[in-house]
Amino acid sequence: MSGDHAHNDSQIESGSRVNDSHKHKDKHKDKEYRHKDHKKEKEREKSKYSNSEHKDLLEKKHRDKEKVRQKDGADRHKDKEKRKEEKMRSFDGKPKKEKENGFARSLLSSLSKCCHVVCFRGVLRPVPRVKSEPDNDGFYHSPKHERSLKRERDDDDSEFMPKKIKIENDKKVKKRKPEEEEDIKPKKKRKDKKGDVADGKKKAKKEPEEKWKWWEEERATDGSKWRFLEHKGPVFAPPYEPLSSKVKFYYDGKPFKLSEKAEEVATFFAKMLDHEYTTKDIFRKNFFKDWRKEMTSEEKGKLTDLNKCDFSELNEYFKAQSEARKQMSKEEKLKIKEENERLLQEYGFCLMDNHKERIANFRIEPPGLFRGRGDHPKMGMLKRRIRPEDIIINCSKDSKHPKPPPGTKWKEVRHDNKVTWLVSWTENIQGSIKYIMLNPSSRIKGEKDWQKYETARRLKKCVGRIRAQYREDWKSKEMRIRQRSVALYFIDKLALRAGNEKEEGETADTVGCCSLRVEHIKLSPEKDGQEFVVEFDFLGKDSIRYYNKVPVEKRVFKNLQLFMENKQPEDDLFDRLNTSILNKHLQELMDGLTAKVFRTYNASITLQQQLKELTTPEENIPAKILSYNRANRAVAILCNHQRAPPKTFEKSMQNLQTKIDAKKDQLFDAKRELKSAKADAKVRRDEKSKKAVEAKKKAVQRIEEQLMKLEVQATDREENKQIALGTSKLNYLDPRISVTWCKKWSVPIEKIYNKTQREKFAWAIDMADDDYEF
DNA sequence: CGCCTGACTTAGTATTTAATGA
DNA sequence: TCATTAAATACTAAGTCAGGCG
Repeated sequence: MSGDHAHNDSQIESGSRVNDSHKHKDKHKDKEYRHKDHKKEKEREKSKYSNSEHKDLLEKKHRDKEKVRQKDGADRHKDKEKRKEEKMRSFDGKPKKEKENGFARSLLSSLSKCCHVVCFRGVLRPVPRVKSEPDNDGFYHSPKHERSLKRERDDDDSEFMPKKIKIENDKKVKKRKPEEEEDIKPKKKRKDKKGDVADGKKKAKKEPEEKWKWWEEERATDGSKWRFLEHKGPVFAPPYEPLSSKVKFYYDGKPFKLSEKAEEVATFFAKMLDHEYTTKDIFRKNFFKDWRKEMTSEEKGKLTDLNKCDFSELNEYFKAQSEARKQMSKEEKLKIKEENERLLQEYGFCLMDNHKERIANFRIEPPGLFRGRGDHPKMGMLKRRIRPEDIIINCSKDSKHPKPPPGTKWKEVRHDNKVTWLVSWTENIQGSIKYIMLNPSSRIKGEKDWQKYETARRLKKCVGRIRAQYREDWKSKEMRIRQRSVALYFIDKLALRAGNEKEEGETADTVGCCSLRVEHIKLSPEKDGQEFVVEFDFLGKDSIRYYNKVPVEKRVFKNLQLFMENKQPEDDLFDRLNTSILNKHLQELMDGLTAKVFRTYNASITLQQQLKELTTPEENIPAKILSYNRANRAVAILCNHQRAPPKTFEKSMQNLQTKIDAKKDQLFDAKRELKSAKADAKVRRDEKSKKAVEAKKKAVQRIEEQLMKLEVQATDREENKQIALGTSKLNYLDPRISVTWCKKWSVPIEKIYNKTQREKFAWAIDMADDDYEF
């Protein structure tokens, strides 16, 4: 409980997503500075290729990708140059950061009520850090030689795994190791394939069957992800259904009949009318531009001003429709449900290596208007409808290939077992590829997940050494090394993301560690009674604000001053560093180490420590769960996982309070009754009255328990107002820690993980004992 | 070697479903 | 039994990172 817990307060207190900073950055203004600038040159070169329309792009088929990219790229660069020019002229460009959705508000109060949450950092990082972690990993194994082709093998965690697990693990190691066995395996697999297929059929009929424990089987070592893959392809978005002519769109006050294509796009906008998106300039501009591309030339001529477009009737129509859907009779609802179920059964599963596996997203994303997060330059653009001709299918050669809808064909069918996706297509907003992949409960995802935690556990063994080294590097005479070491310190201490550079004008302006700019930190030699305080304030992933005041070591502070010398606010803080340099360095420190492993490691180790610290043996189960949630919360705060407070938050708190009050009254009454029963028993001294007393006692107890439960719930909810636990639970916390905790304290696992989560973490639930240690 | 891109993980929010209570 | 509210799930954007290519 020392030191910097106050900063966590502030971090949360002010967290918010900033949407409309009209900030203007031109980070590459003064060239000389850095070596990140050749980009520029390239861009300029490329922009020569620039050309006009990019409508036809969408239509084009082959070698399309190249082309799209190039054209887009060209446009992009033009834009960029233009902006730059603008910038030169008007020099205001100061960042305007504002809290938009009033994220935090009363957080401080609620959080400070609970010191556990805010104090975790002291616990997490005792000052003499170097010593605080085990450090028994040979640093100097030559990466070149020792690194096997297959990395991430948990060679020797056996010493970390007591008894039973150790056995399991040995098995695991043995199984996974031998490459020679590779020849044998396929045969073996192939053999039981038939049997298994039959099995699969059975399974489909009568659900039960014991679950497949893939974690007890060996993994492929040749980089292949599967041997057999069969699926039914994607489910396409339903075709557009034109509006009835009764529902009218108006232009300039007069009804206007839109062509089908234009109407469809109009409905996208109409459906969002209540959303504040539609009031934003960029959104409107992008929408209108793309909408016009869908119009007939006649429409184009007439509809020239979005402000004269009246979508309100369409909007009301859709609202009424969704209302009607809610009011549907039970039978109708059931019918829809059954239809969905049928679709799920048909398309929601695939057959991968003899096992029926659930697909995560078997539906193709329907067309609509792009909703970027934060201040996204492309918000409002039309996300076009995906057709079979856009789709690449991936499956086994010898499988039954999915059929394209009648009269259409796939763009391509390939058989690449080095990847895990079943279907892919190129999306038109960023030109990136989208995939259909398997559910987190699948073997292919589970293995990877498990592996991720094993890598983090390997980091645990050598983190001491790595920390010692980066501290040493703060003194390096080489700038790049100093920058690298300070960045790594932030990544480790603050769980920052790596921070890849992003293309300006393509996405919202967000940063991570390596891409921090001078304007994102403020140095104070002394602040609030602490020395060498760094104040972070930037937008991270999803434009979630990261705000934190952290005291750092003097050397770090001095280095930061050095890095900031002679720089403009919009210049990179770490001008000699990027994620690829950093990760290459990390790779040398430990096989499989990358920046994000630190997040996983610090998250999991924090959970483990917090659980140890917060759990009180004699507490009842609800209180234990509160402790768990608090430990989880500590991690969420560390990782800056925020959420918008639920719209009905205040009300639901009130409701809960009402319940609590009612329960208190009830308790009061029950106690009074108990008293009188006791008095009664004293007088009467018969069995019956004694029993009555007992009964009353029980009632009081029960009510007390209920009250307690409610109060705990209230605390939990209040503390959780704008903190999202889900992300860390799902992605950062080694599930075995939670499972072990549950076993140790006899908390039913269902209290911690819901059904989906239990499916995802089946491997952990099965293999973790009550003495697992991360 | 830097850049680009493909593949995959991580992320918050919108929508749907289930649970609760009037 | 219906309406609310909470929890679960669906959705898809936005990151990370490695490998290939010019």
